Formats: sequence, structure tokens, C-alpha cells
Amino acid sequence: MVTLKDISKECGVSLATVSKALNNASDISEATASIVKAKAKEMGYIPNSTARALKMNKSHNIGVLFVDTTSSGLTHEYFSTILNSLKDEVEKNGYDITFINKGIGHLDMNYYEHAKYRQCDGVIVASVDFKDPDVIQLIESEIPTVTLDYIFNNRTAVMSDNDIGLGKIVEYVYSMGHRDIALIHGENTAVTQKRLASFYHACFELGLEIPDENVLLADYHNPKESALATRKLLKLKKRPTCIIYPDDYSFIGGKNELEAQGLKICQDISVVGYDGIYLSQILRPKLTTYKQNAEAMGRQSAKELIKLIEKPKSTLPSIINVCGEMLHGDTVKNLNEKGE
Amino acid sequence: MVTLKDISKECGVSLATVSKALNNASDISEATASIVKAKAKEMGYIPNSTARALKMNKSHNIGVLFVDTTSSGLTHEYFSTILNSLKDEVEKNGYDITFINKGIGHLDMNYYEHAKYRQCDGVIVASVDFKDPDVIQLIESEIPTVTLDYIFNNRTAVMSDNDIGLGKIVEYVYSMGHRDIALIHGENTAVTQKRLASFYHACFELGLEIPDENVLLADYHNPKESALATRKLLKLKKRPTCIIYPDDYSFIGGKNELEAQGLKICQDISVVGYDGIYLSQILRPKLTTYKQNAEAMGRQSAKELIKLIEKPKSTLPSIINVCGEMLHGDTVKNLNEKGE
DNA sequence: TTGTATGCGTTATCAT
DNA sequence: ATGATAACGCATACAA
Repeated sequence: MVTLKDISKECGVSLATVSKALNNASDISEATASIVKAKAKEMGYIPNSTARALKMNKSHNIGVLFVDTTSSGLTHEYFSTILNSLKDEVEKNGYDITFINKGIGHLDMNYYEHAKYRQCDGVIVASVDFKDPDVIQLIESEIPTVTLDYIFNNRTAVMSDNDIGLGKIVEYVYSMGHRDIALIHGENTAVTQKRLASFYHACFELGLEIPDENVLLADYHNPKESALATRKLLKLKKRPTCIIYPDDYSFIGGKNELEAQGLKICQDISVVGYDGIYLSQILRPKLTTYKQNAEAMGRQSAKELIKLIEKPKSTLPSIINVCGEMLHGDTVKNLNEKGE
Repeated sequence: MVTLKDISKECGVSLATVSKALNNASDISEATASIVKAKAKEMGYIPNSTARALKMNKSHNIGVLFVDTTSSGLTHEYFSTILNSLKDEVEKNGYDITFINKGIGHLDMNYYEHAKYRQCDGVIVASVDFKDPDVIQLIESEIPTVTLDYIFNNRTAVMSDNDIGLGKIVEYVYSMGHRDIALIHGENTAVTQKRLASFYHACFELGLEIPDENVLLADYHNPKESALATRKLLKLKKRPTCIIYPDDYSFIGGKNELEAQGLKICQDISVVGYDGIYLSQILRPKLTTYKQNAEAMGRQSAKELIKLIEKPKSTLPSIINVCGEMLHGDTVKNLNEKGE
């Protein structure tokens, strides 16, 4: 391994000079700087990030806390997309990513300790139980953090528009003439609560009364449960004309059930998803869904965190809203044509 | 930040004693060891991995090189599953993961340099262009590496059974009475070559002549292309009774095309996928496919790499084969019943 | 069993 | 403009 010392010997200058030259310090002559740089390249010098981190107390390493509760964390396209864009953005800025988790190896550390152990300059937190004391400890620590889809006091959060997404869906479905709407929603999380509120609010505004039996639970990303919920909805005396699913993936379960019962999607019953994953736009009929801008979520959270790290004085914690959009597919029937 | 020095002061022992006590060195009395440990806990001591790495020349950090060529790298379930299990396995052993990439920030480093920069103890390489000189440089360097689905001389590789997977499919399909088989295969990679060889070998063994027009190209994970290829196949004078797709995801494109043409899957035409992703088993009809054991791929590659790192003398580079399995879904019709 | 001293590779302060 | 030196936090060889 070639070090600054090696280069200094070769060049006949001091170690300090080499360091400065390589870091483009202003107090080094152009002449020596170029000589040193050339020699460094020639000798195949590679800086040592650990030594640098130790000295500067900055690792250029960003922690990512994704808790894979459903064991579908990373395989959930929403999150893998976020991770991808987040990764791209931090790398553009010279940072690397480290996954933060509990109890690495025999050392048992909690999230905060793990992050400190790796000297993370900051941490991005997503898809976790935000009530977990270990999560709270990390977020309320001195380490800069950015949370996704959850707001902590005086911390930066990047929010998908869960507070209006379902409202948008309801409005659209209403505009297509639907009045008997059913909602299948995911397990009780902060995100789910927002979505429910948005749903009921929109219904209220439109003067829609939604009977309780039209609102069912099916865990996110669980086609079996959504199929079950679908079956229940189909048995209702007053069968809904449109079913909204907790996510695009869950819709697959619903689709199976509907088709098993001989119903044609759109023609016989309308459906809407949530997420707008790639798959939803590949399937035929193309799913009508509300697309969350996962790519922007990842990018923005990275940008905010890096600002927080590099300009701590001038950066205030803030709440960034990332808007989604309706994707108009072919699964919602227009009931207006004959009806009105 | 509390350091060993701080603890040593509090305990009235030397810094060295603290270090040894915390590392369970044999030459420290139980008494002092427990005192030191208690104090360390009380003071909230967290070891500093960068200092440790610098001193020991070992970062407990494993690089992961995934090149997201199709920009579907991480969102490809096969790879996200591998990453997930790989992550679990390394973490069990006290390692963390760092993504290796080109040109982090303004420093422009290649893969090898990036890995050295982060002091990676080893690197796992998957889903890349193995002809890329930068990839080759990394793999042939002194850094322990494990490759997935590609063999380098004198390096450990974890191989999915691409050399028999398609053969297994052909045998199964043949056993169901199919003789006119079509194959849509992915772009030209080492994996594809193996799969093609396996396909033709199995056909030869069974005495099947496959006309060239039955073998078409459609890039992996590209439903549009596979839909197009499907259309071409359907136009053939001698229409195949069974189509094998490059992967489960591509099958969706085929499904759309088949259904658009009014064909019922299984009943009118049989289809087979490849990968066995979760989605394939959720869709109805359930897809018949060859499941790659992605979870085992990740786990094994991590295990092998860690052996290579920790027991370099006694560990030989080896080739690990991970077997897949046929998943018998409902998309291949049994033609024997009336035929024979 | 415990302590002293050194150095890992780097940056940064202060002389020169 | 350049160099000598200390320090970052830790593990370890060696001395006591």
C-alpha cells in the first residue's frame, strides 16, 4: 500500500507538503503540486478513508436504516427505488452508504450505537417502527437524520403525500360516476392513518357516506389478504362499484379473486391501486393507481441530509413534500355515460 | 465521545488495560475486566470502527458491486433477494456492507480503488459486465472476491445452475407431451450462453429439432420486447405449443400479448418462466417456472467470502453450485392425455 | 497481571 | 512555500 510518506520520499518533499498538494491547498506552489500529483498517480496512490475519517471525524458515510419487518423491505419496489436514487445522490456527493441495523455480529449495538460505531455523518430512516425506542434514540440524537414518511419534532422529514393521495383517488373515481366505493387499507401505521383520513375527508367533501363494511383491512403487500377482503366485499348486499387497494401488489390478489368469480375488471367492477410501481403499468389492463414519486423521495432525502451535514448552521430542519400523481389506467369504468 | 482514554482515567488503570479488558484478552484479571466493562457501559462507550480499522488494517466492511445497467438492478427481485440474504449473513458475522461504484464524488476512482479507499476486507461481485477491465482489475486484485454467476480463474464463484435450469424445463415440458417448443432468451451474457447451451443440449438428448425461428431474443426484464417476440412466435406456420420466457417478469409481456390475441394460457398455449420470483406464484394462473435459489446465493457468497477473509490460508477458491427447482404451476398443459 | 510506548495514514497547526 | 510535529482512537509488542 502506497502512503503519503512513500510519495514524500519519492518526491523529496515532506509528508505535509504531499498531503496539501493532493488536497489542493492554496499554500503550495503549482510546480510542486503537479509533481506530487503526477508521482502519486504513477505510484498508484489511493487515499485511506479510515485514516481520513479518524483524523477529520467525518467518515463520508451515510447510514441507512430500513427495517425489513415484512421481510419484503428491500424487495418492495417502492423502497428499492428509494434506495437506488438515494444511493445515486449520495455517491454524487462523495458519500457511501452503510446499512444500519441492530446487533451486528457478537457486539450487540442498537441503531444509534451502530451508527456511531461506523462514524456515520448522518442517517436516513425509512420503513421502520417509529415508536421503537431504539429508533427514537437515534433520531433524537446529535446525529443528523432525515426520516421518510414520518415527522419528528425539529427533524427533517421527506413526506410522500399520503395526506392527499387517497383523496385524489376518491375524487377521480367520483368524477367517473362511482358512488359506492370500497377501501381496503393496510395495517395500522402512521402512513395508513393519513391515508384513511384523506379518504374519509374526500368522501365527506363529496357528500359520500361510506358504510363501515366497505372499509376493510388487508396488510400491505399481501395478495392473499386482499383477495380475502375482496371476497368479503363482493358478498355485500350493496356491492361497491369500485375497490381501492392498499397497494399495487395487493391488487394482484384482488385481481385473482375477481377473475375467479368471473368478473371482468373495469367492465364489471372498477379497481384502483396505490404506489404506481412499474409492474402496475405492465399488467393488462393497465392499473389505475396513485404513483408515489419514490425516486424523488430518495433523492430529496439524500440532498437534505447532506445539506444538514455540510451546512449545519445554515440548514434548518424542514419538511419536504413530494407529490405523487394519478396514473390513469384502464381499470376504472366511466359510469357517467349512461347514468347521467 | 467517550474513548478508551476516558475510561482508563475513570478506572484508574492504563489505556492498554482497558483495551485488553474490553477485548476479552486472556492476560487481564477477571476483577479488573468486569470493573472496566461496567464503567465502559456506564459511560456509554462505543468503539470506533475507523480507528480500529486503521490500526488493524481490517475494516469489517464488505464491498458489494452491483452494476445497475438496466437500472433495474436493485429493483430486480432476484438481486434484491440476494442482497437481502447476503446482508443478513455478513451482519451475523460482524461485517457491514458498502456499495462499490465508480467515481464517488469528485474523486474519480474505479472499482478497485473505491474498494481500497474504503478498506473493504472483501468484495462480492454480481450483475456486472464481467468483461469490463475495471471489474477484472478488481477481481484479479489481492482483495478477496466472490463472484456470482461467473467464474474467474482461481477465484471463488457462487453459481446458480444456469447450466441445467433450462434443461430441466425442457425435460418437464417434454414429459407433458410438448414437442414444438419455443424459447425467448435474454441478451447475450455469460448466463444467457449457459442457458442456451442447456436448452439445446436437453433438446438434443430428447431428439427434438428446434427450428431457428423458434428461438428469439428479448432483453431480460423487458415485457415489451417479450410481448413482441411472442407475437412473432404466434405468427409462425408451425405455432409452438409452449413458450419459455427469459424470466418471470418478461412473461408478463407475453401474457398480455397472448390474452390480447384471445388465447387462454395453458388451455390454448403453454408457457414457462424463469426465476421463480414471488410475483410468479401470486399471479393466476400460477406460473410454471424454474426457481433460482436467490436467498441461498446471497448467503453462500457471504459465507465463502468471510471464510476467504478470515481463514485465507486454509480456504481455497472454489465453485459453489446452488440448485434451483422446478415450480410446477398451472401454465403447462398436459398433452399426453388424449395424444398418446 | 498491568503499564509504557509505538504506529496505523491522515490532516492541521505552527514554525521556518 | 515548505516542513516538523502533534493528534485522531485504538491494538499490541514489550517492559515491568
